[in-house]
Amino acid sequence: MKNINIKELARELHLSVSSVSKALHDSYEISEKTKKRVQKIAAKLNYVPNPYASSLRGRKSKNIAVVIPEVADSFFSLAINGIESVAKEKGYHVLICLTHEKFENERDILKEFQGGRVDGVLMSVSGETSQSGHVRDLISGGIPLIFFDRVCEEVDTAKITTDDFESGYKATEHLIEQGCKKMAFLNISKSLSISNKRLEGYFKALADNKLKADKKKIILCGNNAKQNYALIKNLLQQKDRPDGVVSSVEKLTTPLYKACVALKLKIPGDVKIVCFSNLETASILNPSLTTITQPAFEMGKTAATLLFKALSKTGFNLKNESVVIPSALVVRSSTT
Amino acid sequence: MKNINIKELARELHLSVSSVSKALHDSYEISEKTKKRVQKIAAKLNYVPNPYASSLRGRKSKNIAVVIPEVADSFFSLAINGIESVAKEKGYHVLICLTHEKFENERDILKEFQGGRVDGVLMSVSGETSQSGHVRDLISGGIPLIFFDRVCEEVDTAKITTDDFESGYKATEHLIEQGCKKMAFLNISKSLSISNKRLEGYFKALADNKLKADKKKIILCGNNAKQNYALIKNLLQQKDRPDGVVSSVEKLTTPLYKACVALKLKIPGDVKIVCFSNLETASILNPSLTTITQPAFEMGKTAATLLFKALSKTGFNLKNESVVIPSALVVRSSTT
DNA sequence: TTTATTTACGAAACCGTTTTCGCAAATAGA
DNA sequence: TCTATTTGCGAAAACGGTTTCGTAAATAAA
Repeated sequence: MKNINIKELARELHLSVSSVSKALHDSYEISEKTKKRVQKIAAKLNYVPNPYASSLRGRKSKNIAVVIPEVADSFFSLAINGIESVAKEKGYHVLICLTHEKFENERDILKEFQGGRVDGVLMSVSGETSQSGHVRDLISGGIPLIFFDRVCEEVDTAKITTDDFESGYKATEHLIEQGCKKMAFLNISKSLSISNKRLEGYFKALADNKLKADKKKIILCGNNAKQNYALIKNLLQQKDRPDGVVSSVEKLTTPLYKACVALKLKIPGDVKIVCFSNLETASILNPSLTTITQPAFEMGKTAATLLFKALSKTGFNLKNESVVIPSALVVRSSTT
Repeated sequence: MKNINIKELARELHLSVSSVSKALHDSYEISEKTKKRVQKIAAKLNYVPNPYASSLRGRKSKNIAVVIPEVADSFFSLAINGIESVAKEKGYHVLICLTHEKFENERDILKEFQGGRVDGVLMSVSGETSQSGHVRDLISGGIPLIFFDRVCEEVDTAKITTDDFESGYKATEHLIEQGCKKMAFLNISKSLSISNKRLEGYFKALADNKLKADKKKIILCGNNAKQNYALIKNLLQQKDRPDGVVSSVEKLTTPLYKACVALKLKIPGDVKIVCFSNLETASILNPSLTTITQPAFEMGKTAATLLFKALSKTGFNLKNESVVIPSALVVRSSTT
């Protein structure tokens, strides 16, 4: 099954290269009879056009990029599914680029895109990202970029987010309703908009319920699993131990539960827990986990749909197209 | 930040296009002084080469593909991390293509690759795949393909697998050691090599322990979550109810646990459970889950490393390079 | 019948690189 | 000083498509 190119195909058909190309693109300039003949032989000889030649000439790649911190995370893998479902329908390919939460990686990836590798970008910024020059450079170079979930506030483009402030509020309020007085908040970034908004929601819920915030109960975790575990364990060993924990990210669920087990703290008896999480296993954890569940698939789908709108309509202004899709508080046994 | 091409860059430098290209590739034909000058101005003007032009001219894409059924699965997302870690080091991009367990998608994806989109492929076949013509066509077209985890036995190329037969055996033997007599096996494909091997291991363990196999306890699940749940529930309602279950795939864990809860069956009292799974949350499930944990990251890394070997050494024969990396039985509360 | 238009196709330019080859100028060797 | 070699660079071809434009033949209009 050798690979054939359009020139060889044309020779086989006793046609010019241009006619073959036009026939394969169903051009009106080619007779129906010839089209049929071309399609038949092309299929028979297993002709597959070289995408790089097409991209080069057409100045578009039929690729979009998804730039995310991690793929081993329920939210992102579900979002990818949402994005892919749209891309497939449009005949586009999805290039998944991982930053591993490093700003440097993110910058390098976007920089590469300036060469034209992709026609558009969907991105959730890394935990380290606090500037946005790299994003603006890309956009001003003519490549549309849409944020989903983790955004750069200051970049003027469409942002598909969920109601982080409200969710942080709801999660905290729920703990308060369940009798908690001293709640901790697990964070992963000082700069991330979602972190800050969730934290603001947490503070607001405290204030609205006349509870004092305690700096020592705001824990900044990172990318090192061991360190995170130690930080959480430390938190739970404070003499003024928290009676409730809001985890603002999924990946802290396991260390949090493990720390409780290690310290023989009962959930929800000693500590009540609510996590921002899309884990399918939330309902079968020990105990089942109360979550803020984000509309991951839908956010991906919405972001992708918008991006394709921007790609098809020249002059489409992404600046006024932000969407907020609400998350849901799913109450389970870790808080009741 | 407009995008500049090499021609404009050359004009800016008062050099020819070819000299600029050579300078940027550190060619010996260009003086050190000129190289420095070119690099400086290239950086200043934000020149990023067009990858499609390079790929076209160089007849290689610097892309590899990962073809997998799903991304929302711990095994695959960890394997992607392994693959990506190698690819990044080699300066390659990873195109992730999802088959959603459909043979048709898989065929279409591989077909496209014949156009030269990628230089090599790492693949885990779909649950529907029972033929391999599409794979052979690609390989005979000169694109190296390596299987990982889910392989086509009959295709003569490298296969990075884990010890599925032994793992199936170990899982079943473990249940027997824990006192089970009537164990069920949850399957997802009739054709998948991993499924068959795991099932064979299960049968062998039964036979070695003089236990009779029961066809009604081999359940074939599919892609529909609702149906899977119904099938499992049904299994657990048989009058000759199983006292142990081996799930050959991760995604059946949640429905299995839920079915037990719904039917008020105690794990491990009434039913002992062991799952093939890489779930991080296995240890905090209710009860914690005994797993066969696969070396997902390592398998991805090994597969990718081998692929790059094949890409760099022409004539490198992948046929004799298969690797088997053992999985581990991790005993937890669902069986003890 | 003559002219205008449509139909069906081919030649060639073009997309942005890389690479081969050729050739002056500079340097080295005799 | 004269020839041989090296150095540093430019022109042009090539990669494999798509698209513009030109044109002969067929058909339609007058």
